[in-house]
Amino acid sequence: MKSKKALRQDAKERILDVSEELFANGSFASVSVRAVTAQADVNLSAVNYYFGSKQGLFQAVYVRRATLMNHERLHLLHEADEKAQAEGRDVTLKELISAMLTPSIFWLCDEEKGFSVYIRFLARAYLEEASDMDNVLKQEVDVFDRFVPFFQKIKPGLSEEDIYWNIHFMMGVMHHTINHLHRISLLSHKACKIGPGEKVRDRLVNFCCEGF
Amino acid sequence: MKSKKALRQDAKERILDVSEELFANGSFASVSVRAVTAQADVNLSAVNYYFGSKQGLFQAVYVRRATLMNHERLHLLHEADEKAQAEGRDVTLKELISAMLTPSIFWLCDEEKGFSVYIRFLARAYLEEASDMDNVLKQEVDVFDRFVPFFQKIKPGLSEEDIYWNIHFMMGVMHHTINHLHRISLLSHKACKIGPGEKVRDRLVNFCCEGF
DNA sequence: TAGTGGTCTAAACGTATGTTTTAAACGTTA
DNA sequence: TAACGTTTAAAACATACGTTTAGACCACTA
Repeated sequence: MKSKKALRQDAKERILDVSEELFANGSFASVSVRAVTAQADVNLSAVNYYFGSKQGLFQAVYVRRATLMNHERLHLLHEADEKAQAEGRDVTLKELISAMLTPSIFWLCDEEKGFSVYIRFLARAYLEEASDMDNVLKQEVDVFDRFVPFFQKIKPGLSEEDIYWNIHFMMGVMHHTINHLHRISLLSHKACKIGPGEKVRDRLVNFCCEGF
Repeated sequence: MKSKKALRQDAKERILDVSEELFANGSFASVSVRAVTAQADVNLSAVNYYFGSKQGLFQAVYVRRATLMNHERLHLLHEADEKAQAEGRDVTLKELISAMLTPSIFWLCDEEKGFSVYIRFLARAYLEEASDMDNVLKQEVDVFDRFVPFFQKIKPGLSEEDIYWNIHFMMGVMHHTINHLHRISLLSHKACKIGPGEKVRDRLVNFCCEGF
């Protein structure tokens, strides 16, 4: 019985894992429920049973990790803030940007498979009007709002508008990097290797720091 | 007969216009041939008649403007180079980046509708494995290769790898900006207006210049 | 004028889709 | 054991899809 229950739980998680991966590689419409259920080795109707609909599944995939990621961002921000206060200085720009980007980039290059797939899923989900992504963005907006005062303190020359534009640009660099990481080797005629997450993160953070 | 022929031409162009717009707003799979033909006010089989298949239509939408855009980039590069030589100086970083980004950004914010739609189409097309986009990228790669020597001359401290990474990042900022331009007002609680193309372009170019 | 080739239309085809339905299997509780 | 709610399974449903087909239309030529 325990094993059976474990299997059931597994089934639901397995559906989420599989569809996360499929939705990361293809658009919402191009991924069929049948492909998901077949690859997850569950019955066709399992998706409707657990998630109500294909849409429900899509949103469940999002919800499973979104909050976690935004919490991680705020946690890193808090950490940097405390450290800075202890040392009697302001938070640096690099610390701020790093706090915003690190969760995504690390998850992306992380060996732990699920997270990296989720990041790709997320970048694609932004393009799917089907997924009611305005609500999704709302959560992110709240997180970014917490960052804005710090940016303003460090960069008093910038208006609020400037800061939002820069945040917007940063997100752009990140999402593109995530979605097209494999393209860098094609673009550079294989001169660029992808390498470990820290390296990519550092490049990205540097680029954004200077851009800001 | 002339009027008929003109109408036919119109039909084909109309299909391209409509599908460009629909593909810009939704994924390949989510846009149906029926939606295209209905909106273009042509018969259902017109797509297969003119373009062979839905895929053929997609690629035709791409081809119609891609070459033009890359030519425009090279033209701007050439122009900047000549001007710099005439003044006995090197091409500036801003000129280089501006040459890479201006066609897209201007088209994006251009009043002339078709081009701006195409840019959104393009950004989305990068995500469609269905569209054989590696060949698409190849053309862009060739163009970027022409830029690399200029970057190296201005920034001798950077390795070839660094430059390719920076180009990659730049493309990221641009594509994201294009695809999610409307989000900036949501992100900033309506503090940011989108404004004219030049403004957006200047912000973008500045961000990229510093990032480089 | 009869015929010819290119263009366009209406209808149909076969298939793949998301979802619903029906019932069987299972674990839990009384 | 018997009854019950939950989960799995198979089948069917209705629809939407991309594509094909057969023929109508029409300007033009012989």
